[in-house]
Amino acid sequence: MNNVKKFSRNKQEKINSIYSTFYRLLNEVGYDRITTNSIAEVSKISIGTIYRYFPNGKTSIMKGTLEHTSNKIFDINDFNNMNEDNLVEMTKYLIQKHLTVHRDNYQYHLAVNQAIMSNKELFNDYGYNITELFKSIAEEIQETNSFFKSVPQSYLIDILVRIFNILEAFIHRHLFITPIFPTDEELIDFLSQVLLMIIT
Amino acid sequence: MNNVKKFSRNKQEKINSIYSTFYRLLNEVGYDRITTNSIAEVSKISIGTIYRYFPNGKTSIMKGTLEHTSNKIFDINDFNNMNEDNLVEMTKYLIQKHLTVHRDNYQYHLAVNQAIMSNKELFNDYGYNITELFKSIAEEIQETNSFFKSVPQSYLIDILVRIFNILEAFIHRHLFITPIFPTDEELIDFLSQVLLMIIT
Amino acid sequence: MNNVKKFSRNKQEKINSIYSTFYRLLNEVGYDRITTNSIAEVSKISIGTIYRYFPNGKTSIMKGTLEHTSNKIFDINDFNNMNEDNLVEMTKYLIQKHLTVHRDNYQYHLAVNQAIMSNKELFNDYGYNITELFKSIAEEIQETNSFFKSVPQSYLIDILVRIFNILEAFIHRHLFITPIFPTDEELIDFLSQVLLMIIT
Amino acid sequence: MNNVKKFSRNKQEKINSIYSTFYRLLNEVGYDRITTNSIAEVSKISIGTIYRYFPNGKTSIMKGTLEHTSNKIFDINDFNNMNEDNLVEMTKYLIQKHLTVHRDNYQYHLAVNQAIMSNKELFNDYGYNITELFKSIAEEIQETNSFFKSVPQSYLIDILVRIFNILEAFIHRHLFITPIFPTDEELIDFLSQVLLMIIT
DNA sequence: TATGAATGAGGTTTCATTCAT
DNA sequence: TATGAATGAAACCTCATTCAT
Repeated sequence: MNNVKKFSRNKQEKINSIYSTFYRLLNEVGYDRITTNSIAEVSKISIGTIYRYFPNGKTSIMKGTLEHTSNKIFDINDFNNMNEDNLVEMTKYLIQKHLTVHRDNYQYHLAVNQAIMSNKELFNDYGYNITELFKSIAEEIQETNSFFKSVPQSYLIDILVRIFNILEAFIHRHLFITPIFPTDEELIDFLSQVLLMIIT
Repeated sequence: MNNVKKFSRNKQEKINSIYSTFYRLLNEVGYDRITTNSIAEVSKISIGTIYRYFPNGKTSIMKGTLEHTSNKIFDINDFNNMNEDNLVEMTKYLIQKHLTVHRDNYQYHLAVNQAIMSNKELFNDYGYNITELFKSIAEEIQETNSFFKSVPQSYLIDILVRIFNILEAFIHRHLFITPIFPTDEELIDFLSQVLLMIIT
Repeated sequence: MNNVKKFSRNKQEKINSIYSTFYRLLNEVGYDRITTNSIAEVSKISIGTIYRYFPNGKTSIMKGTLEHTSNKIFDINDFNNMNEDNLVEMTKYLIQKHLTVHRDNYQYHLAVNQAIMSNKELFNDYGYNITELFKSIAEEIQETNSFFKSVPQSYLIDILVRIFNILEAFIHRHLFITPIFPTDEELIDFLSQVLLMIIT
Repeated sequence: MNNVKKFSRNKQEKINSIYSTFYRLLNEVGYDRITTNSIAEVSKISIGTIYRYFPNGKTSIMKGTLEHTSNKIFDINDFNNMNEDNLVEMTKYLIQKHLTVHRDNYQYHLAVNQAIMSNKELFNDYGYNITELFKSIAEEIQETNSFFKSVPQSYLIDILVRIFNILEAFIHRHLFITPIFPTDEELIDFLSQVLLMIIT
């Protein structure tokens, strides 16, 4: 009766376990030092199983991780209360949150960049994944927040994607390469101006 | 003519040859696929010698390369003719040039980012190197162009560094991660607005 | 209708399906690249089932295949019309057919050789299988063709086996190792002389 | 003074040691069960060194072995005393020797066949190597034995190659697949007739 | 000081086989 | 009986680094 379910559950459990081990190792040792063997060892899942679900090892897991976790970055709730009057505050809030998320998952976000930069397949997928993500966000916020209803959906998607990319561009360099501003406040002030330039 | 000098010259020749081979291989195969052995093979310098001058192999060479070649990116001449009236044009010109240089040396600039992101030592040096570079640039352009004389040097340095970082942030994401604007024109227009925001 | 029969039929169907998948894969990818898992995948029969019927996996299947398909090589009809007057023509016809069959099933015949050469058990069985095959052929053609009635059966079997072995020896080297003659005609001419030498 | 020589000697020693270990393992465990690691282990040479000299591991070593040892099979001296009067005896002697050599190095000759049959590169090289070998043999025996002077060299080469191939074809099947004749005498008698058929 | 042969740890990946369901 | 998820030993190969010359 529950054979299928049990198989299915075990399978999904394994996959989830691989993902969470990978994520954990990302933050512990960084992308470069993760090996397929170490994932197997830490997750207590055999190498064979890992390769069954992720035929290209580390790269496949990273790829799956990108698809799985990209939607954690932006939150639909962030857009629900947005309107003309609180645009600046909300923008600053978004930037601040972005910054915090990146700091809290420093190694993960660093790894995403490293992986994309050294792997063509991931590079090609990345842009597509982002667009898909903001498509669904755009659809939803147009339904729930009248503020976004006035603009065409395709335009809204473009704007969201661009905002996301600009935030990432700045914050990645600021955190991963070299600080661009001495304080968070200055960075946020500056970025909010840039984003408002985009929006209006 | 005497032995010391001779050896000394050979030494510098070897080091330069290692650098240029490394740079060449960067653009040919990318950072990841460069091996210490391949540098030896291509440069016709033995592995032993490479390790003598660069005790940490590839990483040391990358570090040296960063110090050596960072001054190729910005050109003092670009600032010589700058004045209040041509600020917008000059800014756009600078951005366009930045974009071209990155495209022409795609693998090199990609590698710089990869290396900094995966190596703490390089990461720590990088910010310092940039500041040093723009210190010397600031000094020189304040001497040769009256347009820059009115501002305090430390402020000028800060501005230059910030401009550089913003350009790099955008262009790196645009080229190495995912395109932010559909055309160069749009990117340049946008970036010039951002930079003018900084300057004024 | 009763369970036993049903299962039994399913069993035989499964076994046949395994054989035909194996044969198909032999010609598609060659013996070396066949894996037990790939047979399962292509035949849609689970690995567990394959191991139930073929406890040593690939080797067992190859062994079974040798017993099953060896009788496809020689055809009783080929001997039915043979007589003293058409001996040369019939011999040449046989050689030509042998050559064609090997070319059409190149990978299969190659695999048979590879398997026998690397597996003692198959090696030991092979000679026995051939003798058994030609025993039954000898019996039948002595009944249906008076041309073969004059010789003792055991002698006829020996001759047939020898002819078969000589054909295989030549054609295998010619096809699998290195060409012995530049054209098929020369090979056939030569081989027909050799075979007639045996017969008479 | 002897730096070069010493390096060269060590290098050659390593290569020879790899070859002899490979040859030894061929006869001990057979081609299939040889692994690059086992060669390293037995020869006490590191895997790295093996891959330095044989970039494709096992295949490269087999390839080198084929080129190195193919000239051990036929001996120029065998042809020196050959003339019209002793043709039959000499032919039988050659066959007998061939048989003995194959029996004495059973696993090696088996492995050669296995390797050629499972590797396209070796397959392609093999024919060429044989022709080259008999080119040099033909040249030499035409100089030293007047019996061979009357025929054109290209024809002589063809005949020698063909004789070699026919011998190999028979003897390989006889030894590696299934016996074609019950006794050596019968095999030799038969083969000598076949070869004389070729020669005359 | 310069060479480059040699090393071997450590990474990736495959596949025969087992076993829980 | 049938399934196919899971295993892990064992193969492959690379490359940073050492060290004898």
